[in-house]
Amino acid sequence: MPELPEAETIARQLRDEVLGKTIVRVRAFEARCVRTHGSTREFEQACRGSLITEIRRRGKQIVLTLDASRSLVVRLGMSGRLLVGNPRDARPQHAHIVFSLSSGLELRYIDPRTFGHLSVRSGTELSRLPGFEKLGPEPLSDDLDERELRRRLSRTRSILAVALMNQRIVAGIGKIYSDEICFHARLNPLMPAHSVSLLQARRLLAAMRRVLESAIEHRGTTAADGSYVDLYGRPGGYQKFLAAYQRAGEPCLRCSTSIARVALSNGRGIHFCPKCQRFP
DNA sequence: AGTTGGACCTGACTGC
DNA sequence: TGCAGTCAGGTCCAAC
Repeated sequence: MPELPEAETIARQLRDEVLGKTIVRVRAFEARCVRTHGSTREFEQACRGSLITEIRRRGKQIVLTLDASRSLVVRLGMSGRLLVGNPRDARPQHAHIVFSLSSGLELRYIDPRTFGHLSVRSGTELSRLPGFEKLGPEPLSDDLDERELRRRLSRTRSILAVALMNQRIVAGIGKIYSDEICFHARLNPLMPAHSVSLLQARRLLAAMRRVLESAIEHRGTTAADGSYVDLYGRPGGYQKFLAAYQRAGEPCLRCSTSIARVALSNGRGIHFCPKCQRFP
């Protein structure tokens, strides 16, 4: 499932493939994937003929600037993929939106579960786009230091794992990297977020940067379900380095204790080492 | 207002 | 073998 490193990987590849190209044709086949628009037709018209002038990432979202005046926001949800392909290929299954580009290539949005969606918004200032206003700081930017992280965590009653996945507290972290960051920071993901000390916030921030930067270097994580692939359809490489996520019952890489899985009230699992991430 | 939990959705997997 | 049931989780929204 695409989190910050996966979105960053795709954004970087999009800069190579589609930046400076014009969208000559758009076909949207699934209204759910453009649900912020009145119709698939309206979405197609909003994109058609536009020059892609800039490509950015904010949190888990990818933003393509159109004609230096509008923003095409891509939210991949759980199973969304962006893939470049040859127009001679048959349309892949679940390819709900197909952009034909002036380069001759196609950019396809594929999403079996249709949790993700695309939308065109007016304006290019990210902080003013709908859904972006309340997004927390980027963990890899200077906007976030240990004091700011601690301050943000101190204002919630949630447990640490839930707070890290709260996009209003920090942008871009989901289940995989929440588990990994807590492991590397040696913090128990079930501890109350508001009790994180300044020293612990420092460890958390260091782990955040190390994990996310390394995951970007390896082009993201393709977990067992194989749902994430990059723009060229290749799986990521960071799954080889996972220390906690989906390793329940396997030995901790530090102390060999069996990795635990605790289900949150919504049934979702949190993975951690009960020994080296002991409750404080 | 902050937090929780169900709904959305389908492919992959499990068990009978 | 086949089919029903379960799991996966990002985000929205309703209800505490």
